[in-house]
Amino acid sequence: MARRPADLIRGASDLLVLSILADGPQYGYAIARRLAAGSDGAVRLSPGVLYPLLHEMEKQALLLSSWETVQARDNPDGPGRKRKWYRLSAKGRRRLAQRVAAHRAYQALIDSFLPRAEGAAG
Amino acid sequence: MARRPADLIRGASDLLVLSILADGPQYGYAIARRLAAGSDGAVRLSPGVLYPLLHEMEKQALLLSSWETVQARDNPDGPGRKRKWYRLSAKGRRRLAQRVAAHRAYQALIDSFLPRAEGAAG
DNA sequence: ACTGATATATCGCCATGCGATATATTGTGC
DNA sequence: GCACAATATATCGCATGGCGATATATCAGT
Repeated sequence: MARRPADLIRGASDLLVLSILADGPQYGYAIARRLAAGSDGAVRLSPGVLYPLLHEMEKQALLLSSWETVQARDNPDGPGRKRKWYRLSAKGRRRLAQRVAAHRAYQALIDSFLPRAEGAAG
Repeated sequence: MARRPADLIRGASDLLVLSILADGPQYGYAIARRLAAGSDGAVRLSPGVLYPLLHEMEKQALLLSSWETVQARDNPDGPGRKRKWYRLSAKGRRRLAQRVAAHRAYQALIDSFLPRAEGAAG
């Protein structure tokens, strides 16, 4: 049980990542930032969750990746910061559609068991 | 990841049990039966999930219980079959309301990240 | 009698979410 | 210039807990 706040994302993390990437390529840190920003901080994919997930999805060929090196503004000769960009593969796009459908079906199923809002008093 | 069919119930098992019991008292086996029947077999709370869950909820005073002994039709002197009936406590009813609200909020949150159905082709 | 459904219960594996931690670079406030 | 926060990626290990397996006992149908 437990049902801690952080539990919110349970089982939907891959769906969220796929959805973000459906908007266009992103790198890991930016994905996490977008989820946090778009949910007022409620959805937080910690590094320990996000990166293994991205690796696994890439391994499954749902995602394709490429590295970018971003040079420092005031030190163009420095090594630069590395970003790993991910984008959806065709397979990933298909998987997203499947996962969305499964998610909706699951929601409808759970919903069918929930009590009809009874009365106004709470 | 994995995302097996059985994973469907993940994290919603308590919500489902509370919801079933909102309809009136039920015993464990009947709860499982109702969930399976009401979902065309998709939602299956196995004994290993259901009973520990019921125990935990009772321990948390969300549920109240009482035993019933059902006599055999053709052997009224036999020991009879034992049923443990559960019903929602006031606290359980409050918890249900909270969990439903949390569930809806969670759904809306996830939904806000899902891609808008783009085009007709699949 | 035998098989399958009814009914409750516990145990232990293992999958995995997630905190903790590590490393390196860039941006910012003083 | 220096300290600190933010950016950026990555791995490890434990603790939680879902769930299959298993046990026990009774009742119903053939």
